Amino acid sequence: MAGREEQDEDGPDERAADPSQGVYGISVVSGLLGTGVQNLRAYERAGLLQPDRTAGGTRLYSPEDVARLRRIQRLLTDGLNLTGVGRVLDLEDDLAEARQELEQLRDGGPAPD
DNA sequence: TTTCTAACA
DNA sequence: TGTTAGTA
Repeated sequence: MAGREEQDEDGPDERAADPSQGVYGISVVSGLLGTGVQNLRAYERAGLLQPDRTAGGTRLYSPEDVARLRRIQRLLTDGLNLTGVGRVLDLEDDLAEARQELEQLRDGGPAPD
């Protein structure tokens, strides 16, 4: 029955419910993206993302990191190089932040007369 | 698991 | 330049 939300915790459990918390190992992410672990490290070296690390130093990729990695591959296949990908990701991140600020201004911004 | 090096398209 | 492969 589906009465219990979490009966068995197989693999990455979402009990944390934190999309920014690293839960996937590099091998798991490499399988999800269909690429080698070496590429994932290359992306990190390029500064495209910084996955969390355990006390032992093992990389832990969060769902957000996986989504970002998918965008990275998308941009790479689009013809961009790692530098261009990092540029786009940085701009997109900045754009998301700007949109958040804009939303705040619209919601509870300075009441116009 | 990590890092590095080498080679290929 | 990016990816793959092998190695310690």
